[in-house]
Amino acid sequence: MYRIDFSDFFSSAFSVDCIIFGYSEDKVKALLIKRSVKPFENYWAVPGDLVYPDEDLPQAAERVLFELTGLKNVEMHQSETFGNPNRHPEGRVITISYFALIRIEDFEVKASSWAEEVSWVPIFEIPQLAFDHNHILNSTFNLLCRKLQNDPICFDLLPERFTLNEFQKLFEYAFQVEMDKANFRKKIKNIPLIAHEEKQKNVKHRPAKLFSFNKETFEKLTELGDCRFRM
Amino acid sequence: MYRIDFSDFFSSAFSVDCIIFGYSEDKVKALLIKRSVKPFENYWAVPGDLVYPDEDLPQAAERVLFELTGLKNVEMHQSETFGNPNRHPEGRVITISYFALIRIEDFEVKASSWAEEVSWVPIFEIPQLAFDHNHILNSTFNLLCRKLQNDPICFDLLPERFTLNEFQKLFEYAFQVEMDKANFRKKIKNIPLIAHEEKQKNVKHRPAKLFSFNKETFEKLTELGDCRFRM
DNA sequence: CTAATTATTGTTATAAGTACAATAATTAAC
DNA sequence: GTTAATTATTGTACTTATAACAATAATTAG
Repeated sequence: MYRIDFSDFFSSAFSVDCIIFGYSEDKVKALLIKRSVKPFENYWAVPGDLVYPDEDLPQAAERVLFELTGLKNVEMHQSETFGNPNRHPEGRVITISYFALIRIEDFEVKASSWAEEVSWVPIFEIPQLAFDHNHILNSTFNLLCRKLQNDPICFDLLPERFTLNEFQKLFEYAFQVEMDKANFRKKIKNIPLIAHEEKQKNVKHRPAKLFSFNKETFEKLTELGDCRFRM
Repeated sequence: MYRIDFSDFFSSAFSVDCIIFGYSEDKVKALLIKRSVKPFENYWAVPGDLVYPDEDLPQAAERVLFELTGLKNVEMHQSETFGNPNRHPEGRVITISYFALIRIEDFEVKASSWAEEVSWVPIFEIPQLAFDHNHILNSTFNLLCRKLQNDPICFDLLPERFTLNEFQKLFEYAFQVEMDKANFRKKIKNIPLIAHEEKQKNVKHRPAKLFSFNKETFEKLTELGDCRFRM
């Protein structure tokens, strides 16, 4: 076992990377930025940056996301930490990834600071990214899929009012499977939804009814053990 | 937005904390060490220490665990990262927690380095720990419980050969519920188990048959989509 | 041999999952 | 308007799973 001076330990940096997921046009997408700085200049990347030495991690994630994309008031969740000693060319930087699920249509995104462009890219069409960001993004998408199965977070991606078909297609895209419409409806019949009078517009066939998730009722039922989200 | 010199970012340290879970006497336990060094001298803590600046995280977790407890060849999984700026009195130290599930009876643990004692403590009887280790341990136990419901990791805690009752009691303890024996057996009937001729010994009643988990078959069935672990 | 104890299997009723068929409400073309 | 095309929604029959509880089986201790 080799010896090291105690102060030598305090020579590392860390960063946060923010994986923002959205859902539109029947596809799950991630928000990417184009880097205008070295290293990996002109590469697409997940929004992320170094954390100040006295800054808490969740605050850093919020700040960095806002500085690069203009997004704010987004609920972030911690994902994985990546610490390969060679992952950053400038020194030892470990990165903590955070993710969020948002309704794309409810937010404006706008490149700023050293982000030259921002773009929503479908999760199965991601190009080569800077650093180990492909690995980070894949790993976080896997986490998202696991969560989609066990928690009602799908409603953070869907519009506030959605058709049952949009609901179903989100799962079909995430898990790359096809599902039976009738059986999907039976499967979700215990999830409390509010049925609205309003109907889908601008479709050239029978319009579907719009629903929204009844979060309050869901949480009450969950506490009583009468409802559990499982897909 | 305040400015900061780039090199100022490289002034932090990080550590790994290893939460080792075991199961014996119908209780889920965590491996703790007693600190013989400052800060938090004489407090019980989760085994953990600083990571060398050029060391990879999984290797660091392995090394630290071995140095403090003598445990090795244990499969570790990353859990959460804790980065509150004030969590460590000596400076900014963020810690990445790892966890492992082991069969207590298959390993010897022995305090060494600055660990004065090691002990297996039932998860519902944890004393006040050093740093934010109570928080880290609770949070990781919650993660364990979530995983117990969705992955066949219970078999990493159970002895290689177990009775169906030991199997059931693990879940009863983790979730603090009581389950019906007959229904438990029906629930697990799709999990491939090997039934042995051997029976439980030294009990003063009808001895139970011993089973072991058929991992190979389980993985084949999982790939085909014919089996999914859900408790 | 008998009581005590726990293991294991069965029974019944209700709910959930699966594959597929039937019906309903729109728009677009005529 | 009438009708075909399209998708939404509901229904049917069969198989599995869940839940509460009852019955039977294999041990040990006396």
